[in-house]
Amino acid sequence: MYTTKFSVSAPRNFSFWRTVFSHGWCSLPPFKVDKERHTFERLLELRDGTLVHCVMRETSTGFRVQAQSGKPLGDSQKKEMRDQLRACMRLGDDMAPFYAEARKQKPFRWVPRLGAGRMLRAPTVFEDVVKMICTTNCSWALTEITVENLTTKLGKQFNPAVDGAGGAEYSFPTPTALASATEKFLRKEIRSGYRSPYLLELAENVASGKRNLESWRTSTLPTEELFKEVRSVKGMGDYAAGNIMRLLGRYDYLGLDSWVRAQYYTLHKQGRKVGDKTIERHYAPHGKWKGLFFWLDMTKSWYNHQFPF
DNA sequence: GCGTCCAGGTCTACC
DNA sequence: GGTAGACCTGGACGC
Repeated sequence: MYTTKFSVSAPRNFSFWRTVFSHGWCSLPPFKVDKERHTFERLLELRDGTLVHCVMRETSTGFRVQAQSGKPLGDSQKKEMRDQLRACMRLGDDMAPFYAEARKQKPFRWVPRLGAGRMLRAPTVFEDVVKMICTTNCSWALTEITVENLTTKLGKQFNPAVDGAGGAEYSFPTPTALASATEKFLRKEIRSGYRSPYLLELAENVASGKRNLESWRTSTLPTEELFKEVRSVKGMGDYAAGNIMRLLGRYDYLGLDSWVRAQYYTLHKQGRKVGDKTIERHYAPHGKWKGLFFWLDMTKSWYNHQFPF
């Protein structure tokens, strides 16, 4: 096993742990938080298929990475590994305009002060979309089971030395790997139920080049058109597409689900139910940032106690 | 241990 | 454009 160590510097307004805990993604493999060691881990798969297990630790200027691989890494592989981690942690996102808006509004002045607002994402849009479909119409516990099954049964195993003796890590399946599964396998082994044909169709379209999800992160399409494209993936309704938009850096949609609706009723209506249009109206003044203001408003309590551990 | 009911978004058919 | 019903699973609950 070969070890590579390097540091990643981040903008001054970056908060390592607030990015990691920005939403549920950090607890879905191949991401992993080790609360005892205070590390954030991720098994990356590089374009050439090389697996690299990265352990990240917060530093005063960003984070430090200790990466393990089966073979020594070349310069281009090291660059790709760094680029993937930067993409996950949203280091390329310019948060200054959003923070300037947040500073103008008293209820949101805590956001720039704490460095909140960067939302963790996967190295690929494909992984984000597959995981998002796995969150639809089910409990979080089932999402965790489904994603765990996807990695252990269709991903690649890292650390062959232990070979099933515990401690092995698995990568997230590539589009080709997922496309090679049958619907029956997905239903029975992955437990993805009626979502199985949606996942298969998506994987087949990406693997064949019919759909290029990765272009969404750099797309110049107007937000409304990009949303329509995201929404055109079978299994992606308003909730799922709205949340994917946030991971693409577009914050015009709220991505409402039952949990955030309940949060809104509690925080703003004394528990009284209201329609989605009322919620939309509440955040409309925030313009193109409304989806991010909304999410931070709903999750503010996460930041109230000592953070992160 | 077994059966029943419910919650959770999206799709499709229908009005 | 709006709505009802089906889709599938895990968990809660009653027996």
